[in-house]
Amino acid sequence: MSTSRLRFAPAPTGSLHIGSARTALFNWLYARHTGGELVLRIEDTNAELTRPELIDNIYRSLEWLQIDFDGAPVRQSERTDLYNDAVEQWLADDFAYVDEGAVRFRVPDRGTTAWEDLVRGTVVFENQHIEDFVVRRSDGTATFFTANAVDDLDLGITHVVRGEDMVNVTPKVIMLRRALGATDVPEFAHLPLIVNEQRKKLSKRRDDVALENYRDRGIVAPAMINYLALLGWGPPDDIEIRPVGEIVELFELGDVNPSSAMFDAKKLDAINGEYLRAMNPQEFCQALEPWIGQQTWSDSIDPTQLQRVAPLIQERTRVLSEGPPQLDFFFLNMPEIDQSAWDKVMLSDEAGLILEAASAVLGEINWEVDALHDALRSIGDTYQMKLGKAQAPVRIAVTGRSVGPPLFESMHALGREAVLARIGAAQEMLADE
RNA sequence: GCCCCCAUCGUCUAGCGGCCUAGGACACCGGCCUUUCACGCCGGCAGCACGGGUUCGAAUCCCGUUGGGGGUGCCA
Repeated sequence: MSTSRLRFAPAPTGSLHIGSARTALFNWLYARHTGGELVLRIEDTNAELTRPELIDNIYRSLEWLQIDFDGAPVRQSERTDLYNDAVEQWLADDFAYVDEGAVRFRVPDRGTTAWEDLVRGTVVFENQHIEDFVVRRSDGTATFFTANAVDDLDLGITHVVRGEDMVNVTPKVIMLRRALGATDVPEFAHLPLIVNEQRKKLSKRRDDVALENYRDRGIVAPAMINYLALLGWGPPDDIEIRPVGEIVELFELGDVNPSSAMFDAKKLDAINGEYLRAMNPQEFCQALEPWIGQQTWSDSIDPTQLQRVAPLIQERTRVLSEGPPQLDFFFLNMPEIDQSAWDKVMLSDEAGLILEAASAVLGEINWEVDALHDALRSIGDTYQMKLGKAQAPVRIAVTGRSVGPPLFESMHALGREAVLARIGAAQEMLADE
């Protein structure tokens, strides 16, 4: 039985592009789905692209996504002899000729070059529209076309899965491959482009295309994988959020949609939120740690306290970078007051009365969530306020904001002393106004 | 200009000739729940670009129009 062999072939031009990541993913999905192999091929035929740090970045990003490869990576910069041999062979067989020092492939004037694309169906190019293209530069180095055709043949690649922006190179590499004596052609699958709101190809200049930026914002890898899989492909049963193993099982190149797909950061965030919520509390806390560690108040963190309060924000967090601002008041000596929230809530007549009542009763009660709940409710009752309104001044005093994790749980975690101190401070601020 | 590709709700998609008065998800808008926000639940808005065919029957097949995109380097 012939098994599939695919390759992901990025040019190391910086951080991994979101579109490249999707290409890598689809290659990986199909390789794993078919029980075949996936090789990583670094397309560094251009001297500037051989810098190690650029390549490291690709490795790191792919590792983060948990896209794994079979065998060692192939570096095109190390295979120049192969390309030279091919060029010499084309020259010898009169498939190519020297032009101002460069070598060009002789494209026939007549006939067509076509292939059956797994995503797009039949694609046909008339040879007369294809120019004689350079296969070896005048400096002696092989071009992309040469390296591409030689390596796909030499590495026994059975399926070429790449972006639609590569469609026009396909007839060229097919001609090159045939000129090398190959009678077969790999399967081609040209994936739809990922586009921005203006329906233009995601570009490094205008758009947020670096995979690492998403990681740094607090997108977790499984969510990224899941979202990327949904760009150009959809499960037949309409269940979008599912483990990558199931996606591997369901994935088929033939099911890939040929039309371009807009990158929707909101949907990515929504999916990420689902993944965050699905974590157990320890996992969530652990995922949060790198973001917490960057805060100015990270030195004053008590790990036990963090473990206790992190679950309070778990279902309120879509991306991990949203975590720290929701938790800072637990670890600061005094909360940072949101001025507009303060003005909205504290300028009413009742606010001072509620704080006064709270500071009195909170010194007496059992320090339990239920008791805190009851205390605030009865304070509200005496002023004929619903709990939602009655808790607002206390929330501002204790957390500095009008929104946040559940108040009574937060107060409980904070402790009586800190809570009373904050209420006291708020009363003083009110008095000063 | 030339070449290639694409066309289902705002967005991502399901649909591969009858199951479609087109399903799901995100977003948006209501409501419920409720200590804020969120989560959750319920409901709503909204789409087969247009015109011709083919067929008993078309979102699904064919042709054209329109619109959009990609490519046109001795970059990859």
